[in-house]
Amino acid sequence: MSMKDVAAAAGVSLTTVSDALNDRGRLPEATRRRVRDVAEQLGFQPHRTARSLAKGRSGILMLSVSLPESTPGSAVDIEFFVRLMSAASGAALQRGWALVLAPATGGEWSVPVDFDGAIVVDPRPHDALLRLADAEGKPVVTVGRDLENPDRLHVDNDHAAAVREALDLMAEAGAERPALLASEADSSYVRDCVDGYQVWCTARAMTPQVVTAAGGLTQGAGYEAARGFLTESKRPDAVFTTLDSLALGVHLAAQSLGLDMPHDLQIATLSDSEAARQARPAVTAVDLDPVATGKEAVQLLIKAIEEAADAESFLVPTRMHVRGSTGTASPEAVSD
Amino acid sequence: MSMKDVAAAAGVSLTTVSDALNDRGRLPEATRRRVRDVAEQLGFQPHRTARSLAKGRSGILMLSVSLPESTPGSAVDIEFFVRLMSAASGAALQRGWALVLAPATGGEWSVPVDFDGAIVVDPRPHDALLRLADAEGKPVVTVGRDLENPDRLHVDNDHAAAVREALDLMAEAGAERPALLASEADSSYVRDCVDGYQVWCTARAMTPQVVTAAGGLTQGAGYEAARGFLTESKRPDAVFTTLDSLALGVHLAAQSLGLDMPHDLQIATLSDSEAARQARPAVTAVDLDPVATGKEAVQLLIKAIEEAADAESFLVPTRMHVRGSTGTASPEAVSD
DNA sequence: CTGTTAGCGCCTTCAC
DNA sequence: GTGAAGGCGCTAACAG
Repeated sequence: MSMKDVAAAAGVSLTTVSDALNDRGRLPEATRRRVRDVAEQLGFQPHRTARSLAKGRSGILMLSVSLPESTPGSAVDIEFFVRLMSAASGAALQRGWALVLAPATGGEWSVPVDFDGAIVVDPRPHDALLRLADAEGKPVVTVGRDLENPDRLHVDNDHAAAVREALDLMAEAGAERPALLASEADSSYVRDCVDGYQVWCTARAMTPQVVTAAGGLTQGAGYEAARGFLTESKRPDAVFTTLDSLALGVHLAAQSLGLDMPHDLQIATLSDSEAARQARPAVTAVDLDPVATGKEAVQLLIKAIEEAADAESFLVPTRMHVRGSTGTASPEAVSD
Repeated sequence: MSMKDVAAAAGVSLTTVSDALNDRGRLPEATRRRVRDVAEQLGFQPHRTARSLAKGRSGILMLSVSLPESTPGSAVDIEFFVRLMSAASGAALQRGWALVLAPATGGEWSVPVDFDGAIVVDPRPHDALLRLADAEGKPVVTVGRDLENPDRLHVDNDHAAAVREALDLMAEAGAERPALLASEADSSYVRDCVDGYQVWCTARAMTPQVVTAAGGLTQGAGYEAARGFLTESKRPDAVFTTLDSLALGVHLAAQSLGLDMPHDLQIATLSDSEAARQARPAVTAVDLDPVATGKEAVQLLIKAIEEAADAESFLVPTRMHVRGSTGTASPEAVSD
């Protein structure tokens, strides 16, 4: 069942079939209809690979999540990435593109398919896909800015603003010594959080306390770090963390130290998650909208591939979910 | 940078390049080496699409997760599926294949790439990918059995045995009226659980109580169902659920009714998850090993595509994690 | 408006 | 052992 068969069955040439099926050329509507009917009747399906060869476009998008090397586990342990990936995959399919996940690990690997462009989440210099795409001159969209090349097309959130909003919230509820707990990832979002935090502290004439959690993006890392700063003489009475798993570690540490949340310690974090909702008290979190982010990244990448003029970086709006871990919270239902 | 360039640079013919690069023909080792060196030096990368066209094989595997229509949300809400998918994607890549996720929703969609085979998780008759692959005569491996065609190649667990093991555990801890809470999904694993449960009840001369949770694979569905059977006069003193989210719903219902776990109610469930570990008390769960399952499914599918003689269905071993929600549990650390 | 003709890059006979 | 030629199914110039 190839185009040739359709052409024969319809009594026209290959070109006519191709044009009729692809809405090209200026065929009389009758011919177009007839060819299409024949094609449908024959159950004709275009051979994508052949089409790709001829057009020089594979229709495949690659996506990689570039985690810091120090963190154990993989991207699927982080809800934000899972939702982003799933949304990106769906958005791609919907637009007629296929999305393939790049391998998590670095190391030497080769992509087994031709691809037309790449989405690199939380880019780091060593990211294999990023380098590969650059080497082959293929379009790249990053989620979070590429610190080595800030002008690169990207989708991002305004993390600094989100941090300030959370700090305002906790300060209104009485926080006087809010700390920032950051992961050791050197990503644009972490920098933005630190920047936002420091700007806020300066404006309020407060002494900033930035702690970096060693040991990766895990609850354990947050726990260990929190056990440290929560036992200091002048311990923080509020913490903002750059990742929900860190917040849950702090949560656990606070409980183990007998601290009451939100009274003794308020917690707010970046990246809302089911775990943040399920904790007791539930953790106030900034929803980064990974679904919108994934969709935007795909849309942007496709634009870049098609060399659309209006392909430009995009800021996805965030939304704060206020919960029991911060002072002014009204209790939220489990189903929130 | 095509093979032709390599041929010219190496001063040999196209065939020689092709044979040298693909370990074919009987070239003198020296020639083979030289050609490869030249190719490498030139940074030659074979054009996958062209290769696919010529060989009639795309190198692409599709994977779909076929959820019951009644459930809200998507497959990424279920940890088992996420881990399976991620493992499958990695395993495919490692073997030189690419894996593309099929759209979650039914509806009319078309795959934008040629694919060589499909993995269908938890197959249902209406699964679009399953039908498509069948229609095109492409190999399919299911995760869980296809109830309409039980001989189809699959990867599965011995759920019935896992259920019996859990029931034994709870019975030893004193359970006298264990119930089974099943999702309304008509999948082979649900049937296996019910069968295992009924066999067990018969052997112990106990009256089976099978409850089906309406409303999909959610915590809410488990909660609602549990509020029902936990307020009956002769309420169950133990529950096995076919999915962790249902167990968490039961957990919540038990708490809201003031029941003490595991004393008043024991809970065990299929499919271990982070949420099951984090609950207090933590929920005893059967680890279905989605990572091994995903890898096996890929391996099996590739075998089927390559028409290997030893492609046969596979049972992935399970492992029970005993936690505080069942009587004989020894307290487990958070990091478990 | 429609048909003919080259490719797209690689693989695979088949002669040399 | 090596080279020439045809074909995979479709697209895109270019004639007609």
